[in-house]
Amino acid sequence: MPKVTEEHRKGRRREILGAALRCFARKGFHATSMSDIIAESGLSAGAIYGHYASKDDLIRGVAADVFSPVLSELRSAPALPEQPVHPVDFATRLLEGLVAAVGNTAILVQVWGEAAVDASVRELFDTVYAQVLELNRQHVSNWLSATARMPVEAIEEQSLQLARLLTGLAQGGIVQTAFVDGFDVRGYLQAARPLFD
Amino acid sequence: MPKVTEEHRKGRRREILGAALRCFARKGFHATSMSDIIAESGLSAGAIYGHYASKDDLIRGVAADVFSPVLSELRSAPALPEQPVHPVDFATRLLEGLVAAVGNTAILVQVWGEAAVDASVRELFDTVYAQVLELNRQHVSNWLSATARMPVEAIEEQSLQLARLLTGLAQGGIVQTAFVDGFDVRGYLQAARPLFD
DNA sequence: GTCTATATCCAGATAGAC
DNA sequence: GTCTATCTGGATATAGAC
Repeated sequence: MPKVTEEHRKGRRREILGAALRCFARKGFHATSMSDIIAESGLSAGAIYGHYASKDDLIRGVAADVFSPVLSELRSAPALPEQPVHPVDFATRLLEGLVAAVGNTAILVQVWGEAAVDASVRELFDTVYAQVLELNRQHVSNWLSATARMPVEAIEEQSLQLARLLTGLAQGGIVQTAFVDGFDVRGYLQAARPLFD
Repeated sequence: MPKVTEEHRKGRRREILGAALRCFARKGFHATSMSDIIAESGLSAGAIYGHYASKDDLIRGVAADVFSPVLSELRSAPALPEQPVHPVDFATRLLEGLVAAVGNTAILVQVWGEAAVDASVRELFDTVYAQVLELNRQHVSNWLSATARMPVEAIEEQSLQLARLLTGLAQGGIVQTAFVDGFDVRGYLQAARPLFD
């Protein structure tokens, strides 16, 4: 199989996934029909089913697609002990990057809802959550190590607690970005700065 | 119309709503069929449709039902300037009360997802959000007024920012309660205490 | 108000030509 | 790979007896 074909295939899949995402974002998973997605994509039923086996398959694809920007952000944000970044700045970068990448935060909230009932979406959530929490923990730990005079065990414990807080703050930021017009993520997070100083 | 009848009617509606809620919590809105709800309720199709006009009607009913504990909590938690409560303690009470009342936080996340695409559920969300934010703001403001030496305008501004933070923290707490086994809401929020001291 | 039985429709999914 | 045309099942919702 020639190279072009393979790339075309991937492109088609992205096209279809994009159409599905727009429909889901607009009407939600249960109110969106395959016909909606077919119409939105400008393709035909056959074309869709040639790439995705079912509606559930599309939902999972979209869910994965929505989570992937988070993971990319994470990968581009290693926690370096040598150059500690203020945890709030880190979280701001992560959250702003995510919002920019996903564009539509409403779909993110919907995917959370799906994660609550679908095992495979749940797995995606768990993976991302674990990584976010761990990276937050590392950043907090690095920061406290560099700036606070505390015994190592205290830092360990504090870091985990503060990482959970930071993670929750980010999640709440996503909810408010989705539902509050003109919500200012940056200002929102800045208010948490004193926690780490 | 005699009194008993009216009460019976209400009871039946609650029964049906309870069955619907259990189904939705288990399988989600789109994977739950009316047959599922009918079976879960132990009643018949006719009985259900005698009380709720459609599946969407049930979804909205469940959404309202899920939000109502939040509102009850709010009503039972007035913000008194004379006896300021530490904002974290207030938020803890609110969140623990909510978690206890709803029982199933997974359904809450799903309702958020629905709010992202259904106007009438969205309205419910907006109402609750506005009230939570305002009550948080009042509590923070009272607390800062009593404990911090700041000019009034600074308190006003700080209060709103911190209220948004507290609200986001609560939302993140709901997400983590829904998805993290054995998540300790109380400990989670306590870590935010320094923000107000 | 509730039941059983059933109508109706449209969803998701496929077949086969090109 | 994609299209058109179509199947099939199950979903929502109703009718009419009790």
